[in-house]
Amino acid sequence: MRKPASSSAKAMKKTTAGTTTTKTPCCVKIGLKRGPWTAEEDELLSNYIHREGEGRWRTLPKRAGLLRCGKSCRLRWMNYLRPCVKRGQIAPDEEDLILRLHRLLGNRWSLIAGRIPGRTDNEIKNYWNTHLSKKLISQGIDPRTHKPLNPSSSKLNNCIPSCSNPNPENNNVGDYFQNGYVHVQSASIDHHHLQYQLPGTLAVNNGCSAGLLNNNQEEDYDMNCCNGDDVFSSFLNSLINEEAHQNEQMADPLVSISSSFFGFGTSWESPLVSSTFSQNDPKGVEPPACTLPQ
DNA sequence: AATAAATTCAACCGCGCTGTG
DNA sequence: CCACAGCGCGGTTGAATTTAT
Repeated sequence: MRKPASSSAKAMKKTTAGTTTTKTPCCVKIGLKRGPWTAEEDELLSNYIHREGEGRWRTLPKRAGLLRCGKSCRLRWMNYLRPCVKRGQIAPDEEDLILRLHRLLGNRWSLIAGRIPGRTDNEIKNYWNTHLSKKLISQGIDPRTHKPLNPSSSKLNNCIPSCSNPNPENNNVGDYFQNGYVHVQSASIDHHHLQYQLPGTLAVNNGCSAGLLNNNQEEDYDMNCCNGDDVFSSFLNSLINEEAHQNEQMADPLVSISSSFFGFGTSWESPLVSSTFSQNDPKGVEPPACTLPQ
């Protein structure tokens, strides 16, 4: 919890061009409440969003009768109040999925969260920082690179994730997969042949496992990262290549990483409308907002 | 029982991106 | 092309809680 403080936000910010722009009252926050939300505030926000829907966060607090900034409202809704937010312990299968997704995506918490129904980016980020990074370190694995901390030791050396980002310093999925397009709607792999099944399963229908497999398996992390990921890597490549072939006319090297190979068949995902993913436009792969009663 | 240290996680902050006029 | 508004993301903070001494 942050200490509720008087107005501290900057009234100005630098733009990408280096100029300054005057910030809106939303960010000035003069007289706005901070810190933990009360039940009354939660109710006000929930009721309003159920009535009017999400969005227009900047003006939402005023319309909803809240003395909060729009950012704060959005955060509270996204991380806590949304009906589809799953609370409670992260299950072992979810944990395994987070590990695998992190290995592929790095600290792209929103992307990772988008593939784990009911979990928020904040929750996953916290879980990673408080549990998983320590767990990996205790196993001799660098949580940033997913490679052994001591390269000269351990069988881990032979088990560097084959599908890990070849450049771990660059968590840029777009670069990582820049040679291919993956476009779900036109992918030749049938929706029914590729299912992402919670808990943590990405399976190909021919019986060949594809990386995000049986999360109930009790093998150590290093065991998980070998065979399964080779298959997974191959699968990804085939998907990408196939799709690249089909979409040669496309102009931008955009990919839909998570929606393409993690998002199939989840009840979480609505039909994938535009699966085009830009590294700078994660909206393309975000799961749909929770359905609210009209 | 009291206190200190460690851990957890909700919330905040700053930055960068996109859309619009 | 530029300025601005709005939004979303990742990193960080620090109060609350738990565990250790």
